[in-house]
Amino acid sequence: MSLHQIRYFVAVAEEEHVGRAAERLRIAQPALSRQIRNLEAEVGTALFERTSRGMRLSSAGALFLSHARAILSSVESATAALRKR
Amino acid sequence: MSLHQIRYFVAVAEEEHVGRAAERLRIAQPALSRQIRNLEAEVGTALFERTSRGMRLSSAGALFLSHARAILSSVESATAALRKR
DNA sequence: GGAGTTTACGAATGTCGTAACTATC
DNA sequence: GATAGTTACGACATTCGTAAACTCC
Repeated sequence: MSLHQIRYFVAVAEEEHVGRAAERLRIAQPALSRQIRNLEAEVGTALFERTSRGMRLSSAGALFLSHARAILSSVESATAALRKR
Repeated sequence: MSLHQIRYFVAVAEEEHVGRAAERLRIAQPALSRQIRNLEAEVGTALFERTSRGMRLSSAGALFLSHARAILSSVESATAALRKR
């Protein structure tokens, strides 16, 4: 699990759409799709339900989302602390 | 900045010695040394002072260490939350 | 000269993008 | 047939380990 994957996950969770999330992240759709799959494989749980119109968070995904945001926020505060000294 | 780098940083900070930290992390010394350098380059500050007997945290490094631990702890709690459901 | 860290360089791994495929409506 | 996600595959980048070099006692 990498910070990249966590950022990717949050983007997809927010957009509920791999295509739009990929556009926002400036990477290609398949790369993003793979990273999400890899993340799900690693945690051993589906984080999204695939619908015909996009991706919806599963209950595990919803649980993970709050943790993911906490992680990214910790990283933010770490870099901010170093920047501001 | 990656989670790997953060874990590497914490190990070196705790051991105050790249060689021992590398052994603990099961990677080679040079790989670890490079990652620490890369991390320092990315944050734009020296996190360690190089002494003749090893590495000692700089003041920026000490500041970063607490943040680094917080990040890793967030990751731990995220994976634990998924594992326990 | 010994202990420790860093640089050089080739090998292995991972990630990306384009193109093609699958599925659902 | 249009929209959305996934798989295949070759290219690019990153990371690793071994070996050699540098530095400070």
